[in-house]
Amino acid sequence: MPNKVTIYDIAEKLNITAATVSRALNNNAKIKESTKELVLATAAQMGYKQNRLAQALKSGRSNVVGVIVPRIDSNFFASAIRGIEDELSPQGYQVVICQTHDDVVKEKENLITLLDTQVDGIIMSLTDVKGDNNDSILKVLESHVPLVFFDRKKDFEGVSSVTINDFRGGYIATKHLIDQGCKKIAHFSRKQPFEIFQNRFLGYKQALVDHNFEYDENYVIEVNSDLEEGREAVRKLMSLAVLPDAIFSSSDFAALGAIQELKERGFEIPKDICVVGFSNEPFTKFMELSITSVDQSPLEMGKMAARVFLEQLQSKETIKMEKMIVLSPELHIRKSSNRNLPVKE
Amino acid sequence: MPNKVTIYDIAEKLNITAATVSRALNNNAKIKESTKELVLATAAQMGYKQNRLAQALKSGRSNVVGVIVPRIDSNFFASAIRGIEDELSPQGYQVVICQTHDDVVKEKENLITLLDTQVDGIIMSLTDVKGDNNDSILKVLESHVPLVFFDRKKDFEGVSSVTINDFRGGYIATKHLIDQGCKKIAHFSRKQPFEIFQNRFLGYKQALVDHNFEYDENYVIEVNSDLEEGREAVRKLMSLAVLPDAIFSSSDFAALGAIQELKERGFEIPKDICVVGFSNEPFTKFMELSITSVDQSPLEMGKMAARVFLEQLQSKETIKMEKMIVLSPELHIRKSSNRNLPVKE
DNA sequence: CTGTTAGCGCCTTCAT
DNA sequence: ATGAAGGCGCTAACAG
Repeated sequence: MPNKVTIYDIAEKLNITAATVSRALNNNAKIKESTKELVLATAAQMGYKQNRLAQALKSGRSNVVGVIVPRIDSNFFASAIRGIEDELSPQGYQVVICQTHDDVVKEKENLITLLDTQVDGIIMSLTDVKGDNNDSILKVLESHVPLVFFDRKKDFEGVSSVTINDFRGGYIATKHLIDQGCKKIAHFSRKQPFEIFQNRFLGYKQALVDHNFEYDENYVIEVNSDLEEGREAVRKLMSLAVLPDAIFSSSDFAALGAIQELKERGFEIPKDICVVGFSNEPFTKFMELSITSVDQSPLEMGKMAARVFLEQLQSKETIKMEKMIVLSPELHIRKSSNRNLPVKE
Repeated sequence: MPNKVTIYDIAEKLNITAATVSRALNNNAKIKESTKELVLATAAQMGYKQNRLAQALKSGRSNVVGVIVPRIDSNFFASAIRGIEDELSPQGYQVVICQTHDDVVKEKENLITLLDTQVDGIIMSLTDVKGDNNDSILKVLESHVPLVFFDRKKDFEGVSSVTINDFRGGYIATKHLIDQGCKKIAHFSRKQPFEIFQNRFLGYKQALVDHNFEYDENYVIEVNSDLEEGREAVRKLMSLAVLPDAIFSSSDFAALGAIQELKERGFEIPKDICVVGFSNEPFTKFMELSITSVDQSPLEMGKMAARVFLEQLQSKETIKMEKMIVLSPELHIRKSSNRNLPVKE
């Protein structure tokens, strides 16, 4: 049984009323400076700790914000969460993290649990793309619990979001490959049809068009974000009449799988084929053959999402409105696509 | 304002008392089966949600368990957390995750925040090793909040822990290198003097002794868990009269840094030097030159820690006792130390 | 400036 | 089997 001391205890000791103690502690109302100090002093001395549960019950606000992500063991989500915490902790919010492990059912459970726990808000990156959990999302909105999406979003009335400009990400990655002299650029898109992946694809396509490249859908392959899918995608590409000389992958992991498969098949990278990934996961940098990748500035993304949440909390306006924050992606050029490097070995 | 419906609302609708509703909901006391069903039905129909805050205030239990780890973006901690959640969520516990980012001050803050939030327990892997936060830890114990350590632990009376047998981990890694024919085995220990790192070192030493190898402290270098420190350590080794032909690193990241540095210096791995890491981070497996590493079964570790916590909760015994759970490590042999593989290239 | 009162939503004796 | 009443700890209105 933690903290036995309540405001009543300290009130009794001081022969005043609990209300006064409360006021002193919150230094809210007009209080005689002397009693306030007295209260503060004895409170400290008695080892008083505010009972946040009681306060939450009274105020109706739990000071807890829920974050739902597919997983935490990727640099992207871990960093985004850190950004959220950096912004929210100083405001006295406790952040609880839920993982869906890419399971739509788990996502629904997370949403319900968070609502049950009476969180003050939810910041999430979606797992469900088909709309199976739309009812749960709507339940959140009905409950007037502020909701903010980051990265993997979907459009709902009144729900703000923070993303990067994925279109531009796709564009600059592709443009870079063109600049490297690549003639036939393949693209690994993602199986989950989220806006963000679609936008990367559109950026890729636009870059091709802008540079008078022919777009050929046979060079676009859908993958999940893991090594094996990248390998599998390469195998598919191998069956084409004209082999690609570049791959822009929407996933760093698939890019890595592709590189492994290509090497095993005797291709030299970047000489024969250039590869670019997406997310700038740490391993892209520290591989022997470092991998070019598009950075999503996850830390900033988390911070922005948290700020949008806080703003939403402030504005008591009943006006429904969405705020779309779009950050700029940045291409980190590394060995896997850099043909201008002096060949060492 | 979430869930408007309270037990009073449903009581009113049914012309019964809130107490009865409460009983029905908890199907606790003796209730006429018919009224119970009636209550349950209307509750569901009215969209009643239990107010966990109120219940927590009343019962004094928040159903929240705090987890404190150095960081979440490593596979080890992410998996351990998953293990904890897998075990605790079904029991109705909400898990809140706190990161220290290897900052002792942050760790203290986390502890205090968790106590303030009245968590029902804390499961943690320590950041502080010098004892700067001992007072906070003791505060947790005084509050009778169950505390369980995993991996990075320290001995406190009444605090249970879950670790792997790090001694054995160090032993089998070293033994493996000896079996590969290595004659001079260096060891990267960790700068933070936690038991677990000490034990790995002792396992290393014991393996040397058991096989009549000479132990030389010049071949033991202390590092932090990052690439640069691994590189730096290699540079130090290079100044020794007799170069080592094997490295057993207590960190996968330092092992990787070492490999990079060695390669740049023209060493062939594993021909010239064998390298073994610790933790079995995913990247060790998917590097072009895959890295041998000791697996810590983090998922199991998390599950065990959670179970120990639950047990501790059950046993109302006032008897102070520590439970030490020690799991077995497993060596995953890969290219970086496997000289028996057919040379491909 | 401080005391009084009441209630957040739930549970739990004590009656009946 | 159910109703009545009080309290978990805190805060906010309304006095005074």
